Amino acid sequence: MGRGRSEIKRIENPTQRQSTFYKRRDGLFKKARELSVLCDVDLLLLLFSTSGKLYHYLSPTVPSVKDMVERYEAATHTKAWTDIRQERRAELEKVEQMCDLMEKELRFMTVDDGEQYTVPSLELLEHNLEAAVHKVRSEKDRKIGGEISYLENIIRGRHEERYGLCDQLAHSQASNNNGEGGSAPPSSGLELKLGFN
Amino acid sequence: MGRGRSEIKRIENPTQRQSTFYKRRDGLFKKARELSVLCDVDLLLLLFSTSGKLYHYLSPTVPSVKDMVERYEAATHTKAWTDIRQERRAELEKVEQMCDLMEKELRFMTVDDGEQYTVPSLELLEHNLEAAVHKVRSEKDRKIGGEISYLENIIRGRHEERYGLCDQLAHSQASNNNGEGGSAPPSSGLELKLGFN
DNA sequence: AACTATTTATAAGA
DNA sequence: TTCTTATAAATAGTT
Repeated sequence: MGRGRSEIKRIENPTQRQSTFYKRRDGLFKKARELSVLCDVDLLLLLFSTSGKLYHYLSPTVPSVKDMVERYEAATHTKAWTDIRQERRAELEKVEQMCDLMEKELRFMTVDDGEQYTVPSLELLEHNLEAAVHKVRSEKDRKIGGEISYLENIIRGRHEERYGLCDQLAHSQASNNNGEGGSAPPSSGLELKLGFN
Repeated sequence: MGRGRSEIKRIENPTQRQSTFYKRRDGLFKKARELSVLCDVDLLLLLFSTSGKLYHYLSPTVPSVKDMVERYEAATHTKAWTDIRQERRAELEKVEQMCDLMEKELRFMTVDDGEQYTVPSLELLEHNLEAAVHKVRSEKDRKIGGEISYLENIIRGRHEERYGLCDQLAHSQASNNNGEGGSAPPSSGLELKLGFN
């Protein structure tokens, strides 16, 4: 329609393209509207011009664009959307269940006043807590033991340093006194210690 | 176009409606295609016939229907979709954080071997556990105490029943012995008990 | 935006 | 559905 022309390819002249866009856009929307009314059809027409402007038409029988798209998803079993939503919900439920469980366990361990315990469960709890106390005590002892031996090591090291120095001192004094180059026999810390007491 | 006619309203004759649907549907899709090519436009056309059959056209420049719809959501700030997705993610993260926290606390309470404790934290843990043991013990005692008094009540009740019967028995024996109708003074369980000892 | 020569779409009929 | 054809509608090029 129109004078001449018929080839369908991108119009390079921007002015002409814009003009054609207005005319054909209006025509397309008019036809979409007509089809949806005449033939009782659910229809969505969504378009963005080159400049990014949005135009859309939705037949009056359809409540929302989202609704239309969901029907499309369902029809093309491109369910990704719904699937992901369901997966998320399942995940959330699982995590919530775990949370509830842990919370309960935690309340049990911390002897929440709100909880109602039976005597046997109290006895079990008492037993567990005593075991825990025991475990904690031995761990503490082990740790403290470790720290003590660490400190002992340090102290021993310092002593040896000190005795080493005393040894050197004794040596040099001996050298000064008799001018001999003979080496003194190696002496233990204990001997030196006794020597200096 | 066509011979006569021009009114745009639902075609009631189903045969005619169907025929018109075919023709106009093809025309609409053709025009949509032409517009998208001629004017370099991103376009989505989605329609369901009365019978529920899906037809759609998406301009070749657009990767997917979803993509198009997301652009629509963004443009119309009908963000509900993205919003909900974000809210879900935030919710999930919060729950996961809580889980981590509770898990840690639980591991601490149960004295997990994998955990590394410092001596002060072990002392705190020891203290907490001892407090918990104490709490459990008193709760157990309270419960047991309650059960004991419950049982005592039952026992007392049984005694009273028994003594009541004894009382009646004594009474009827007395009546049989002296034939008097005078009422006996009310007696306590203790007196009766002593009397029968 | 408006005009108009033409092309295109399509209603009715087959 | 599909084709044909008369005719209504859309629109390219122009102003």
